[in-house]
This record gives sequence, C-alpha cells and structure tokens, in this order.
Amino acid sequence: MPKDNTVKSLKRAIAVLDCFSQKEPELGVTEIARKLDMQKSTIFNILTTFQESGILIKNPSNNKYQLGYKLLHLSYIINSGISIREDFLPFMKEIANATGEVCYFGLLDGLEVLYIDAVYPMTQLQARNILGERAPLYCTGLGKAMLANLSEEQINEVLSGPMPPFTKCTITDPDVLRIELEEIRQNGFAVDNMEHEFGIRCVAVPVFGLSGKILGAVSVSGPSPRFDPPTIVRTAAIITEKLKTLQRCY
Amino acid sequence: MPKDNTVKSLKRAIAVLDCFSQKEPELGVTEIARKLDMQKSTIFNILTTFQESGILIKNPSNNKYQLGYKLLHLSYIINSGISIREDFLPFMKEIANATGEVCYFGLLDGLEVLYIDAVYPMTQLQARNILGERAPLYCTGLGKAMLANLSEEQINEVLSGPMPPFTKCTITDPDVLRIELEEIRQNGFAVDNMEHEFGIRCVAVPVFGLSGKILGAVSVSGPSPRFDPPTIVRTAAIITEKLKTLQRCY
DNA sequence: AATATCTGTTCAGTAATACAGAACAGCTCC
DNA sequence: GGAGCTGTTCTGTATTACTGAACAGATATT
Repeated sequence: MPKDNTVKSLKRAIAVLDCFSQKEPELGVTEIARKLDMQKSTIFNILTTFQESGILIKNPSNNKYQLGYKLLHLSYIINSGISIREDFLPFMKEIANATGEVCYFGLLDGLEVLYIDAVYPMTQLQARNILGERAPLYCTGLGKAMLANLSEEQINEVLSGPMPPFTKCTITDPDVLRIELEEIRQNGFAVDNMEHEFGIRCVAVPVFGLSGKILGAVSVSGPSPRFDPPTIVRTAAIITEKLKTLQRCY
Repeated sequence: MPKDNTVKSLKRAIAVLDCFSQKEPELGVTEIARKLDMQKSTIFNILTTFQESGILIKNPSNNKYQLGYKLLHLSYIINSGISIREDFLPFMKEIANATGEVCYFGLLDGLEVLYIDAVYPMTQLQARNILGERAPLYCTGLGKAMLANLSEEQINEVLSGPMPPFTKCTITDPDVLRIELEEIRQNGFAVDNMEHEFGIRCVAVPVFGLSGKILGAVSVSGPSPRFDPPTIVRTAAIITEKLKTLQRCY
C-alpha cells in the first residue's frame, strides 16, 4: 500500500466547498451531510472552522452557510497574476469592435472551459463580470476549439463522460462530435450552433502556447440571425488574422 | 477545557493559503514551513492535497506553488451572489460622470476595506479589476469613513494595532486619528489626503444598512491638484445627494 | 395548541490519521 | 567534488478527527 501524501481531512473539507454552486449558494449542515454522505457533526466542525477563518459566512437568520469574502481576496491575488489576461485585453477589444459582437477569452482548465474575460463592442453596454465562470468542452465554441486539439485520450475522457443536452441543438452523440472535431482541426475554428444557449451562435479559434500545446480559445458570439455561415467564416478569419499580430510568451 | 468544534488540520491548511499574497504569489515547501514554523513534511502533505483538488497549482519548473483556478471559480460563485454590487453600479456610474473622477465602492470586511468595484468616468479608460482587493481602515478614504462609524471597541482595536506609514502623509498617531474620526462623524464624509498613495486625494461617504450598522463606503479619488478643499466638499455633497436616491434593502 | 419532524449543536470514546523527525534525492552554487 | 540548498519519502506515535447518539431549537403538521 503506497503512501498517498494527502491530508484526508482536508480533502473532505474541500469536498464541502465544492458543494456550493451558483444554483446553491447557501447550504445547511444537514444538506451538505446528505450530499457527501457524511456525518452531520463532521460537517458541522468543518463549517465552523471555515467560518472562523472567513472562507465561509454563516447566515444567522437561517443557520445556512455561503462562500465568504476571503475567497474573493484569494481570487484577486490570482487575478493580478494572470498576465495573459491583460495581454489579450486590447486584442479582444479590436475583435469586438471589428465584428460588432461580444468577444470571449477562455482558458483550458482541467477538462473544462474557464472564462477569463468578455469584451463588448462599443455599441453594447459592458455586462457582468464572467471571470471564473465555467462551461463544458463538448457544447461551447471555446470548448470545442480546445477539445479538438487535445490528445486522443483526453477526448475519449470527455466524450465518454456524461454530456447532458443544454438545448435541443446540443450534440450528444460522441461519434457525431468526433467528426466535427476533425472538421474543427481542418478549418482552424469551431462553431457553436446554439448548442449551449438557444438562439446564440459562436465562432471560436484555438490559442496555442509556444510549446504547441493548447492554452485556450478566443470566440465571438451573438444572436443566431446575425450569424449566418458566411458571417461565421468571415468572423473566424478576422479572429485568426488578429491572433497572428499578438506577441505572446506562453 | 471546552470543546472548540474546529478541525485543527483544516485550520493549518487555511494558514497555508494565507501565506500567498500579491507580493508572494509563488511559494515553496520550505518557505511556507518557515513562515508558519511547521514541519516541511506537514506542509508538503497539505500542498499536495490542495494541488490535487485544483486549489493550488504546482509549477513544475521550480516546484513552487501558487493559487489555482478553482479559487477563481469559487469567487465567481460569490460574485454572482453579491447583489449589492449590481445595485451600486449605475449609481457609481452617475457619480463618476458627475465628478469626472474614479468612483470606488468598498465593503467593511472584518476590520479591513474590501474593494468591490471601481467605475471610471467616460473620459478615462477602464483599468484593471479590483474586486477582492484589500486595504487598511486607518489610511484610506473608504476605510476612515467606515472606521468613524464603528464601535469604540473596534476603533481601539484598529488604532492599537500596527499602523505602518504608506506615504509621508499617513497619519500614524492614534490621538490625531481619533480627532479626525470625530470630524468625519460630524461632516458625514472622510478625506484621504495622500495617506495611502502619494499624490492621490480621496473623499468617501459611509453607507449604512437598514439596521443602521455601517456596511461600506463610496469614494471618489483623483490627483491631488484637482482635489482642493472646495472641490472636496462639493464632491462629498454630490455623493451624499446621489446616495439618498438609492433604494436599498440591506 | 400539542405533537411530530425537521433543523443545528454538543459531547465522549475510539479508531483513524496527521504530524514529527530523520533519511534520501535532486539541484545549484561555490 | 562537496556543501548547502531545495523537495520528497517513510515510519511510529501521539494527536485528533470522526462516529453515533442525545439534546435543543425551529418549523410544520395534525
């Protein structure tokens, strides 16, 4: 039996943190205990510790917990360290203004899309912050652009996992997706045809690091009526062209 | 000996997280062990566990660790839950445009300022994101506006703690600060006279919750030449006036 | 209004495990 | 080539985290 060098009680505590989501931002002791199939008292001790340190906040009115401001601060430290974010910002502004649509930039994190930034064209109002949002690889433009450039092994892992349909356009058949991934590699861009959000089409171009490995992707998305096939091809060309002008060091 | 209901190994792990800062975003095993006066192997196990779960990332080139993207995601969940943020946004835009200077909004978190948002006037380019940044209470406009409205006990705690000077204008004498806090209470606004950043003046107005407790503050700041005493008073009046129009539910 | 059934909380004993400490390995710099 | 760093591995022991049951407070039900 090899040693695994991990602190198991810490693993349990992190599992507790992972219970919180946008849909369930507030959870109680029993709720979490049921989710993780653990003892109430165990969860209670973990929650108390997290609360004392500011990682969780306890709502006194209903005794439920939510993620605390300390996490916001930790995230700020990361954010100020993501230099790639600032490098891409002017570049994204150009794309947003050249296309007149929203431009997204996402990184590959594990086997998920991690949204880093959204830039709106001058004509649109800047909306909410999306830094830190996540989305699956199989049904988003950014995701498919990255997925197509992963190893066969990683692709299998994604395609063999659960792929719940987000809209009636979501591609849930692994074989159909495999064919599309080949097309993406040949074209150099991926298209999301309302697969993640109905009525929204999206074109995404992969971004590679200097080592040749996939880093992330840049996309432009908007209402489907404005995104007919010719527009899609033209938009992909614009992004690809602008990407070439970008000096990077990753 | 009363039970404390906390998981001590988790406390240690959180202490490890707290070692990371903007100045030291990357730390090694020995470095952390020295900081916390703990065994190297203990830190190693904690770091390994954090890394496996994505909370920390290990840089393979130098074996140092940094905060990972999972924290970014957790912070995103919080962010989308801070409704006060969106409530204040249009209001801050009005102030930024009415004064032509940057408008800040911060919450009181513990005994520190937690920056929530910065809005730049139309004439200035939006700069970096500051959500999650922190600053002390004793030497910032936002901080002093809040500090003046805390309990005597909390004020003592801040004034008796270390108050390192950020600039040559930073007020480090508790007695001088006490007099100023009284002025702030009477005037209804606080002034930061280059105490945190040299050359930058700032006017801040406190924001109270419905219960009457201090929640945070709103400030306007800019280069000192533009912020002479009459301008400061006028700016404070603008913020106060706009604040009255804000319907809140906190 | 009284009971039932949820919550969150406390506590003591035991089984698990986290940590100390030493030894090893890989690296850089003298 | 060795001396000083790193990070990593490993084992025994003492700490302590978890189990499980009992209690308390709130809410819902009858």
